Amino acid sequence: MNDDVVPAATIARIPVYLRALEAFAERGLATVSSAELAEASGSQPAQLRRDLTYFGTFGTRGVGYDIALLHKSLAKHVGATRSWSIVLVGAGNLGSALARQFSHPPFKVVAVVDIDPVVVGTERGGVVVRGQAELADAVLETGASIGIIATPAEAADDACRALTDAGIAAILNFAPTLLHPEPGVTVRNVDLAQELQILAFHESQRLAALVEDHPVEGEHHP
Amino acid sequence: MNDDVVPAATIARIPVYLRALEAFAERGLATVSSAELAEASGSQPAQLRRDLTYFGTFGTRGVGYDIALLHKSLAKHVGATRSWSIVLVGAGNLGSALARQFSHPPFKVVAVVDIDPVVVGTERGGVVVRGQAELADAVLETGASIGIIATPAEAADDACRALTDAGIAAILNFAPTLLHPEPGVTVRNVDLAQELQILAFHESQRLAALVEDHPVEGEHHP
DNA sequence: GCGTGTGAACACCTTCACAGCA
DNA sequence: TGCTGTGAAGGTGTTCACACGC
Repeated sequence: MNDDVVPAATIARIPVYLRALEAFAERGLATVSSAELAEASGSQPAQLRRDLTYFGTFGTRGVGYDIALLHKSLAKHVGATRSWSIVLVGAGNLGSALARQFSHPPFKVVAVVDIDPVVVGTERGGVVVRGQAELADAVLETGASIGIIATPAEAADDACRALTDAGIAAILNFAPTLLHPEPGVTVRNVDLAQELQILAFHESQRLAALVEDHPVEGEHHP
Repeated sequence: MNDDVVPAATIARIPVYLRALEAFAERGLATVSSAELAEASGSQPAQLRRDLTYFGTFGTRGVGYDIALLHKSLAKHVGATRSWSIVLVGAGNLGSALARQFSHPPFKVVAVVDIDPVVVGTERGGVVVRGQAELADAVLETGASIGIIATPAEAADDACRALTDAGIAAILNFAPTLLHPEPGVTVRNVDLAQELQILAFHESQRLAALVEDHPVEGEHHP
């Protein structure tokens, strides 16, 4: 039916383009070519141009893109023109850091909940931690629409259910476990152990290749 | 040349399989089918079987996989049998949380450095923070082979260079900026603002779809 | 002339579907 | 019979290369 579905890979790159556009704008420039913008985004010119076609046509042939216009258009298509309120579940090490560090526009952590009565009432990034039972109330009061799970793995699926019950349909999960979201709920997983494991794999490969280039005396690979 | 190159997408799933296998082992089971393991990993049976073929053949037709054997084999192929020491650059909110929370086997944060003299000498997850100038020394002394960048964006590319100079070739970057690694250095980016932006996109889409299903009185989309 | 927009080719990854083996 | 291992098919995302318009 819909042929104009934006590929997930494209969506993931838009925030990077937006950031690069902001950097160009700060330098006082008015236009960029796809080559320049791709360079600054770690992408390829053809890739960038293709990505943009999913949202419309923004450039001028022989010239490039109007930085301000392109930024505005992309931001609009991607939902970056409004601000987004976030509820955070889990006020441990990671949760606290997230609350303090990731409240930049257009995002704002407006509520933090935790099950541990000891941390309830303490403050994280300017927000007072509430009990987990008050999650639904907190969402209602603050109008949050994005949830972050920063609990231990065992508690994460409960947190996911609680967020869903509270009306949240977009969840960022930091717990290293498989969530079981209701249909219609978007979950993105950030799995640090997994990332480290991937790096470890590459490092293993690199070390193995080194050994092959400089084999131990007498050894030989036929 | 090499036809046995493991797809990046496969590598990213192996840590998840390993975790699922550990959960099965804890439940005292001896074998799993591809269907069960895929289910527990949020994958598909055919996907899982295909992934395994890149490393060898492990299963018994009509039966499934020996859990212990498969875990051991995968762990070996992926570099999870040895332990990995990590240097962390940046002892701010996020860096501190990472040092405290992500020192689980086979990974261990063995050194933390920061440019801020005020935090040098303080402790993070059992490790004393050192000055950034001592990075190379710290790497040498501890034998670290993975680096984590948890600095502000402006300082990230310098941190990348410093890590590379210190002999680190595998870097996990949390700073929202494009690094310029030397050839041969593997960088993985974890970009929280980007993740939130992607969620915001999906949430925008969902809200737009809701409006379309329950249009405002009198409105009509031809 | 220059850089965009895009059909077509390509590479990569996933899924199907079934032969083959315990 | 039951489940793996895998050719073949299908789908998705990327890159090429060039026509088009400023």
